[in-house]
Amino acid sequence: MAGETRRRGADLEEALLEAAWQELVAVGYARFTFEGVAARAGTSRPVIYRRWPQRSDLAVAAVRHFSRSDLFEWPDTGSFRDDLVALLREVSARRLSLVALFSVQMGGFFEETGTTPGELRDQFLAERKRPFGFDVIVQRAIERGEIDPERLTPRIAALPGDLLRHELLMTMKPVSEEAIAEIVDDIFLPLVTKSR
Amino acid sequence: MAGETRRRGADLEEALLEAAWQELVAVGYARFTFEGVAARAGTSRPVIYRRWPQRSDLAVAAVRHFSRSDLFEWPDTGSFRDDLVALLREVSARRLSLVALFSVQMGGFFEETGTTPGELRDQFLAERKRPFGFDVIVQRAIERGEIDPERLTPRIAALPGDLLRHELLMTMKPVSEEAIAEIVDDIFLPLVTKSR
DNA sequence: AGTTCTAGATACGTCAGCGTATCTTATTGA
DNA sequence: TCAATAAGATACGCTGACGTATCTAGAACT
Repeated sequence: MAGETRRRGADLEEALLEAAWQELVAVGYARFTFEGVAARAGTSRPVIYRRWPQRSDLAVAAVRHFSRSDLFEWPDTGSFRDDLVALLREVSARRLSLVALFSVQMGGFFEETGTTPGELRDQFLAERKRPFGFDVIVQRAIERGEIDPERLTPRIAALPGDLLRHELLMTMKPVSEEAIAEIVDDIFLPLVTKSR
Repeated sequence: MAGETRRRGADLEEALLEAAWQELVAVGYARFTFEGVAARAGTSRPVIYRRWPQRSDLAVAAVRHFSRSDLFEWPDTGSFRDDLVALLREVSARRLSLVALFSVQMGGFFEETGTTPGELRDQFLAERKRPFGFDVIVQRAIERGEIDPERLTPRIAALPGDLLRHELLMTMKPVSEEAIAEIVDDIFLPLVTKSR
């Protein structure tokens, strides 16, 4: 911090959480260290220990931080199918976040520290139910009469997100346009559209 | 090994791989160490180094070992639906294997060592296409006229396994009977049965 | 200006895990 | 029986990361 103004309070904490998140995305939870986060944040370890005495505490806080800040515009193409494809494409582009999130989940599972699961699990599962913006484009499609709301059970509603997430986790690569089209056209839409 | 007969050659290697696999299941790849495996196998580290100089080599070999040995009888209930439910139930019961497998995949992703992916990915993806025995019960169902083979695209065929796997990875818990029934009855069967 | 708080830097000690070297000894094959 | 091989045991040194203590100095408040 030679020559730089020292950060304090909320500003510092925000910078620490952002650095922690970026470290998670870069190295995963397995290799997530106080050293690494401190270096990334341009601070010293005791500064971090003061706030988060355990590594898992810091990781969980970083996830929460990410959740609060990861917002984006959802699509509005005029067609449910195209909205959904665009949405899935967007989620796919953010796969690094999913992988990082998931690495924390796995860390919690194997560590059995009981410090990670609980609310992280809840947060994870909440995010899993719907990709961001899904409810909005579903509502539009219902109003346009494109899909049958009676067919939209929780599990079917979760289907596009689930399949995309699965694909991302299995391949660790962006999901191809072809795969997205299959998920939407061959599986999801046949189950929820009225034309059947 | 005080008082025990020393293992040699293939016997020793088998025991090492079994210990390595069990260590993977117990602690995941993140905490997978030569020390841990050596202790579990009742041997010393140099014995392991001689065969697998890198930790990732040992993990990959353990996965291969597991794949060769993890076989089970597949169900034959007389009905495709019930066969499939039983199969998914079986896979769910073996979720620890999936989690261990996946922890190696994630390790490979973040380490970018280039030593893990390649064939491990291929093996992982191959297993992901079909749970064991899926082809057999599908063939029976086709012969019984229960499903329409024309509808069985690769992605739809992969659907039950994908959704089950996703569920397992998201919750880290056995998949409930209710969830299995939803996957089969509400999603998969409507897509592949002739009655629609 | 003086005081308080704490950010940032650094040092120290500990430990787990690795990699390597060395030695003893059991097993197998000639 | 002897020789070769390598399993098993142990010791040593190194590194990364952690946890803690201490100190300096910047920022905010009075």
